[in-house]
Amino acid sequence: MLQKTFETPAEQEIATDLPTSPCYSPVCLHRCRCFLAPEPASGDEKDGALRYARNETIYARGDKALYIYKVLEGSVRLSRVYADGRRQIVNFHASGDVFGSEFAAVYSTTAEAINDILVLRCPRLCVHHLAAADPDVNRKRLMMLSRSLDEAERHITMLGHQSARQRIASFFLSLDAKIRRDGSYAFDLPIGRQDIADYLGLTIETTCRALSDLKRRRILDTPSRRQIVVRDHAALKAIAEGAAI
Amino acid sequence: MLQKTFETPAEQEIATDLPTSPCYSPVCLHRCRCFLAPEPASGDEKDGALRYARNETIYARGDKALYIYKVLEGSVRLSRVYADGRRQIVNFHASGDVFGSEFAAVYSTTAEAINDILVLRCPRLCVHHLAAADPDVNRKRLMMLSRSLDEAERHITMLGHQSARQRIASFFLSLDAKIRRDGSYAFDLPIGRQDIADYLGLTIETTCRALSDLKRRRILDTPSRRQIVVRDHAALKAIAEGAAI
DNA sequence: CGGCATGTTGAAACGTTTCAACGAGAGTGG
DNA sequence: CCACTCTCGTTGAAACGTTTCAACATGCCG
Repeated sequence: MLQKTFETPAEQEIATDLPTSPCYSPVCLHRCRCFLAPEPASGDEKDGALRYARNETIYARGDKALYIYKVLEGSVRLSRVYADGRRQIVNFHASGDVFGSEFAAVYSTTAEAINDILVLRCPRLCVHHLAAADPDVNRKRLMMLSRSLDEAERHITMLGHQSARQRIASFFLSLDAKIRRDGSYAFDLPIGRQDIADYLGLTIETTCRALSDLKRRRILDTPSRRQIVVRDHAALKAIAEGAAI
Repeated sequence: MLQKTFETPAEQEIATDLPTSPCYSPVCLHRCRCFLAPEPASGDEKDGALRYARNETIYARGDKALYIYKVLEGSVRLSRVYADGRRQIVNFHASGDVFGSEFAAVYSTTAEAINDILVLRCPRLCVHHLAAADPDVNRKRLMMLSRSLDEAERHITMLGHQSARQRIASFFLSLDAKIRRDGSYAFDLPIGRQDIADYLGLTIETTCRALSDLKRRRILDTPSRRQIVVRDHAALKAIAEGAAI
């Protein structure tokens, strides 16, 4: 279960796309175009989609980056594993998100299924081929990477100087923005406590305590393990932004 | 000196390049091509380069992202400033590096000169124009963004679960790889302690203590404030990777 | 040489981690 | 259907590391 691709500072070369023959199959090209649409699954997209079971590895850090993926159902975590066994989750991806779209020769993170998932997979060479014909393809990839970078910078800032309670508050605020359905204040949490902890750079115990603290303050509620209700959005925001309380 | 663009979770829209007329001037186009070369300054590049004084702001987070920059001389820091006055440095850029190349409508970070610097500036629309003619332009931008994302992920992992001593060790290891000239084990540190602390997510005091600790262990030496000598590269690496010592 | 920014050290306060125990829920088989 | 088990989540108390506040040292520039 542990990755062999440990984190060691300084290595990893960035390279251009891998030099093999592209795939011209119309099915494949059609599928690749789906990556450009920001929306989640649309009917025929699901043809040829892949299933992964909970905790299954989609690709590992260091693997040749041959494919680009799009989540159709379920959630995916991108992480780096360390020699000491600890794990840093770098990003989560939900339905509609594209991942593995980096430009390096090998994947920089390990991608795993959080629950049972359905993903679309497209060979990078195919995307490359598409990009030669349509300059918009690389523009869209630039946009996606740019957004990832922005999220990464926000993540850095959070880890750099937010307390445990602030991190939890920020985390649920962003989840709230991403996941919340129309009027309801409740949403399903697709991930477990350990994953939250590994994303926030905390231990699972500290994560629990911070959560309990927010529950005691009646800012959050967790009717069940995997459900979150944001009771006081304003207070949550105040805490995330550094209110003394 | 404080930015008005505070960090608040959730906002910032990503947009395509800004819709104004591009610049077709040959000088400008030539300059833009320089961005594609990974090398530092080359003779005629310096025509029309801009100077910024130490601590001067090149652009602020939230400003319209009109230009892409390349460092010719000196160092630049990219940071985000918080309501509480603290600052997280997201990245450093030295001679030869390109920055501000994100695809969003506004800059996601503030760029400041660490010392007196010389930079090349190119309108993004111009780059855009170039990209329409030459698909390689967007490929190169993809590569640069991809590398930035990889660095950001490494940064996240460091902030997520490395101790102060480990962070310092990792930091000097990567600096060593970047800056070191040929045979010598010493290199000049282009930045001050506060900048290091703000990058590592530590206070300046903790940074100092960790440094002193490594000096006591004879792993590092600082002949002067801005000079670093790596005495025991292997030990530094061992610490960065989590050695108990 | 003084003055000011920058860097360094110490001691107490604080927050997070660690280690340990316990609770709650989901799935399985009797 | 209940009891069993296993994983996941929660809480407590002590240990640990970082921050804070304060003082002092050093280097740089006028």
